Amino acid sequence: MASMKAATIRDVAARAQVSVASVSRVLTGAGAVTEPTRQRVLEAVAALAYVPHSGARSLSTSRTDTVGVVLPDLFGEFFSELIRGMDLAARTHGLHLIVSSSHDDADEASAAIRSMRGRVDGMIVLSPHLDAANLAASLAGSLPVLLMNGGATDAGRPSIVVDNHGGAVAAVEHLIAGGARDIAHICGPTGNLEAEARMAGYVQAMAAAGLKARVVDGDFSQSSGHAAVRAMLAEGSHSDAIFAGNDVMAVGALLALQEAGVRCPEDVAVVGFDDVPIAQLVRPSLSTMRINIAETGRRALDRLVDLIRAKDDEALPADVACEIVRPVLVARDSSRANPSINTQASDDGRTAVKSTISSGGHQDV
Amino acid sequence: MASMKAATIRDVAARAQVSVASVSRVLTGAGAVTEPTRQRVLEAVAALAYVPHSGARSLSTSRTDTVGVVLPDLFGEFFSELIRGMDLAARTHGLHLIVSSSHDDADEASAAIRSMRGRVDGMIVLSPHLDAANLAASLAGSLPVLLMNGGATDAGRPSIVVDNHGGAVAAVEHLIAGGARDIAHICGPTGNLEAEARMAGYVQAMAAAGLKARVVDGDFSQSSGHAAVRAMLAEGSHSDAIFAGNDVMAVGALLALQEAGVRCPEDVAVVGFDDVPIAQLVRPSLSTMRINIAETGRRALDRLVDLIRAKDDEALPADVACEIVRPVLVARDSSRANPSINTQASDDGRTAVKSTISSGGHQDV
DNA sequence: CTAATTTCTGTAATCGGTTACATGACACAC
DNA sequence: GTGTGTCATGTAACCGATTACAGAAATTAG
Repeated sequence: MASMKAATIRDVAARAQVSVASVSRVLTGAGAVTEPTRQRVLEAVAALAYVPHSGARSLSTSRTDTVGVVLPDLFGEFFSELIRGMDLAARTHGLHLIVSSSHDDADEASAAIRSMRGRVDGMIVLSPHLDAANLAASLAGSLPVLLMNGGATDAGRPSIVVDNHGGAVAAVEHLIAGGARDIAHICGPTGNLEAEARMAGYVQAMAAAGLKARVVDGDFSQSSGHAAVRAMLAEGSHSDAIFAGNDVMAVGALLALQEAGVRCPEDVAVVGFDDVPIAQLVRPSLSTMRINIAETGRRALDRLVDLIRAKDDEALPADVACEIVRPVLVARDSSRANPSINTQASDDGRTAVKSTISSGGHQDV
Repeated sequence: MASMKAATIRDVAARAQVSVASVSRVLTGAGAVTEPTRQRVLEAVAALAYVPHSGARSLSTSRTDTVGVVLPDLFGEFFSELIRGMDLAARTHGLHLIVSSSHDDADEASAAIRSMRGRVDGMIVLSPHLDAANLAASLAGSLPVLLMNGGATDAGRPSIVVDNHGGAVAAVEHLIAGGARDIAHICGPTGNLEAEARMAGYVQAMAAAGLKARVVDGDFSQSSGHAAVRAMLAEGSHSDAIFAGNDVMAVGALLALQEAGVRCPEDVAVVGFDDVPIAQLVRPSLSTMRINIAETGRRALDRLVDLIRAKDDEALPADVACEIVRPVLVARDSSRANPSINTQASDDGRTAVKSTISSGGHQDV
């Protein structure tokens, strides 16, 4: 019982008194088999607890039924929602998901990509750090890859990007519509493409409205948002609104305002980006730009599957488009002109507005 | 350029003017090779962009260098931290991680386990729903498996469990030490082993203190925590403290108290469980029981690697112990006798108390 | 210079599936 | 009975790595 070798397809064939070809036909569903044969095979499979050797199968079919996902160091909720969406889609396609996470620089991400090559049929790469050149070098020539490197539109490569630029514009326009004129921006870390796109959107929207832009440094952490507001107040800020590069910094900003006795939204309105779960739990609840993350992940995997099929079939339709996910404004109390006195707490947010996904064209960054 | 077949080890051998054996020796690092040979091989590998076929390798070595993780439908931060820890550990061992998430019932989890068998060297299974019988049926006989099915101590199988029972006891004792006497518990969904262990701990601690237990139904969602408190207040509760089965419900409870004008912690103290990031952002900041999730994930993977080694070496030390992770109390304002007027907002929590991991013995559920 | 080692290299078997092709069985029509 | 077509099945050749073993080359000893 201890060291019984695992059963092979030949063992199954022997027990079922058929050839290996018949066993394979039953198991893969390809090719005709009579009912009695099928039964005998299934009985033998069950009796021997036979599991096909995936390596052997992959060797003869030259497919792995596995896709890889390379991720940077992401905030909790974003990460889990994304994987959830991808995993669900993968399951419906009968695929497995290899994940490699927490790559906080380009070299690590490259290494992860290289070590995945050869064991996956395709890859999804999220990498705010990796530029096109670096990436191309790491990628296997013919391996289908879907990029989600928010910000840099790498022409010619299939990708899905969040419209950070457009989202930032919408956030600023929302603040302006609410009466704000002196709007400051707490930006994300330099070098992060998403952060830069959001800042660019802010700058453009301010310029378009004829307003003066003011950018305060941040790094996407809560404490940096807190510090940014403290610094602003210390130097006698007259801002009547703040657009933070992400929700986490926005929450830090809210707390700093609260500590300083500045009312939100009456004195200073605040808008974040991402719609993390905390956004609806803080008081005042935080206005933000929402992305339907799970849906985006699902969509990414579906597109990758299409790319893999396109490669297999040698038929041409390799969809090389850069698809754009547009964030939607979720207006809550932190930017409301007349905040409701008492917000209900049962806003679980699961059923709210979905982010739209539109296809074609390139991002207007 | 379009449909160039991927290079094989024979192509490399031909180009480098050596045998496949030498190429293999260079690439695997096993066996002696002269420097000139090594150089020629490496040059050929680079020139052909050769990547070893993992299936073929797995076929001859009968190892996949991959481990699987089966997960239920988890809350965001927990999920991502756990994967982060496991992924980091996997990388140091040169292993890849296949994840399958969002299994919200036993059948789905079983299916996931079966579909993973044969493509991994070992598995980590988190499954609050799967009982021992179901699990054993789904598991390959000789595949190393590490369980993290919080609550059910499946004797004889290597596992890591969170001491939910002990954590609940500690939480209640903390509330009692703060002066509370009428402590209510908002429990998690029935059938969830973790929820049940926490409730059992609450009941035992109350009994030990000679206090009367009161349990209100919840389901781990924020709105259920909110509803529970509203129900309590509606029927004229006299509770001076609430122990919630998790942080998310505790936050719902906090908001409900706030809406009703009940002060926390002055009138009612609140303690949660998990220490999700929100816990330190709500006001009052939430006292809770913390588990170092990433560390636990890392530890789980390390133990799995040991199990795989033990199986390979045929040497005996198969570590079958049930390791226990003890949550640590994080006392914040929601349960402080004299809450500080102004809490600093820069408590990022990354550097706080680590949860202890102690080994051996069984959980005293 | 020959013999004994040691070190490197190559040949070919092997891992466990899939599948093209050949074979055999059977039915039906004439 | 023979011919023809269909359908189920088996045989054996792959897929691309690793590695036991044998043989060649280089080193050292005597």
